[in-house]
Amino acid sequence: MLQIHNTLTKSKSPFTPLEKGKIRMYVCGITVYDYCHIGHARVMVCFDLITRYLRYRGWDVTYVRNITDVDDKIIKRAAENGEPVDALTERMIAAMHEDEDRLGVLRPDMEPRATGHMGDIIDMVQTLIDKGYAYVADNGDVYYRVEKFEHYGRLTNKVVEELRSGARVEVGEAKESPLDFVLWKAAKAGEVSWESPWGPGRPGWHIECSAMSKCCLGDTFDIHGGGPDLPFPHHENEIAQSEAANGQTFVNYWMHAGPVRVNQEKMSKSLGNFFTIRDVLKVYNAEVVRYFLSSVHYRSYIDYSEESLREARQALERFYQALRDAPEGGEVGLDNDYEARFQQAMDDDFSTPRALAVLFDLVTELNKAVREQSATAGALAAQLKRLGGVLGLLQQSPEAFLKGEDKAGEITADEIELQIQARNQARKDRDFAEADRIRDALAEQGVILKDGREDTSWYREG
RNA sequence: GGCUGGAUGGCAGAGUGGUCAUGCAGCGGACUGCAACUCCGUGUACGCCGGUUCGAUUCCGACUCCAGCCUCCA
Repeated sequence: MLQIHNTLTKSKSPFTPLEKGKIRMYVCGITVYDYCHIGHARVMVCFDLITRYLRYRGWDVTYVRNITDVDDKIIKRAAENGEPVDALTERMIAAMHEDEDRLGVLRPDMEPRATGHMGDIIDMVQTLIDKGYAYVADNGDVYYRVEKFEHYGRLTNKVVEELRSGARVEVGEAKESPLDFVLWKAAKAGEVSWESPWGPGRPGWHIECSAMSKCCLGDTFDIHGGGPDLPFPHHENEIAQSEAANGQTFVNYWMHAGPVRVNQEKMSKSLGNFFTIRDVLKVYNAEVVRYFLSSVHYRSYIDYSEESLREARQALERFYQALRDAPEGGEVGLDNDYEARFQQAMDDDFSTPRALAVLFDLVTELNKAVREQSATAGALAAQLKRLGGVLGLLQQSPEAFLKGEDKAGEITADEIELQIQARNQARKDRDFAEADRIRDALAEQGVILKDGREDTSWYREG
C-alpha cells in the first residue's frame, strides 16, 4: 500500500487516487532565466524517481511540469543581455532539457509554458474578478483579494492577521491589503506584454500554475509537487486562486522536496552558493550525481560535498563491477525477497535510501554467487539491473561506466590496454618488479587494475 | 517573533517500544606473486533533562542547538 507524506496534513497517509489506477501529477518547474543548479536537479530527479516508481507499480501517471517563461527576472536578464525575451528563454529551456537528459530524468508528459496559455490565464483572472476574489487596481494591475478566501494559509499554517501585521507595505501600493498578490501586471513601456480586458500586461507568478494545471489535469488532481521554497507563498496562492475560481478542492496530496545545502546553508540563487548542473557534470559522471541525489530521502535536506559525491561514485563502482563480473542470464528461478523489500521501502513515501540498502544486500549476494560460480549469478545480476532501473540507475554498460571516456591530456583506453599487455607479459615472466611498476604508474593516472581468473580488467577512478 | 522539520556510531544515512539497517572508513581473516575487487568476521550510536512503561534511541513534556519558510529563489 502506497503511503505519501502530504504537506497539507503534515503526515503520511495511504494514497487514494481520484480515478482508479490513474495518477494526475503537476510539479512546479523552472523559471528559465539562467542555468539550472543542483537544487533544481534535486526536484527534477525526485519527481522523476516518483514517476518511474509509480509506473513500475502499474499506475497510469500523467506528469505535468510547467515552464515559467515570462517573469520579472526573465525580462531583467534579457535586457541585461541585450536579447529578446524569447531568445533567452528558448536557450535556457534547451539547456534545461540537456541537463535533465544527462541526469536520466525522463521528460514530463506535458511541459506547458506560461506564454502558451495566456487565454487560460486571462479566463481564470476574469472568473476571479467576476466572483469577487479579484479586483482591478488604480495602476491597472489585477490583485487577488486574499482575505476573501477563508482557507488562506491552511497549507503552511499561516494566520492571516499575523501575515497582515508582518507584511511590508511598499510606497505607492495600489493594493487593498498588503497581503493581496498580483494576478495580472500592467505592462510598463517597452515590456513584453499580452492584450487583456485590463489592458496590455503579463500574468503574475502564481496564476499560471492554477491555469495550466486546470487546463492539463482538471479542476482537482492527485499530486502537486515542487521545491522546498514553494509552499509559501506560491502554493498557498495557487490554492486560493484555484479553489476560489473552480469551487472545489484543488489538490489531494502536496509533496515538497527538501533543500540542497552547502556548508549547512541552503543552495540558492540569492545566496550565490549554487553549482549549476552543467558545471558539476564537468567533474562528475551524471549517474553519480543522480545516485547522490537519491541517497537521501527526498524530504530531508541533502548536503552537497565532494565527500558525498565521492561516496556516490564508489557505490556505483561497486554495483557496476558486480554487473561486469556476472554472467548474462535471465531472471527465472529466483526465490528471494529483494523485490518485495524494495517495494516496501518505496511504498513508504518513496524511501530511496532504504531501496538502495536492498540493492546493496542484493549486490553482496550477487558477488557471492559470482565468486562461487553459482548458477544464480546471472539471474541476480538481471534482478539488480532491473530494480536499479526503477530508480533510473545501473542502465549503462558496466564497461562504459567504469572505463569512462578518453579525455584530452589523459591516458587513453588503447594506451591502457597496451600497458596491461606489457604487465601481463612481465607477470608471465615472473618479473613482478616490472609488473608492479606498470601497475603503480597506471594508478598514478587514476587507472586501477584488477587481475581476474583469465584476464585483467580496469577502471578509472571517478 | 510565527510556522515547519531535524539532532543516530569516525563520516554519510535508514529504522524500531525489547535480536541486524545499509554504505564509506577502521580492525582481523580468506582470496592474490603482491595488490585491487570480492567474501567472512568485528566495534564504541541514538542531543540534554524529566515522565509513561517490566523495558525507550523509538511514546509524552521541557530544554539546548541546527535548518527551511515567513521577501525573488527548486
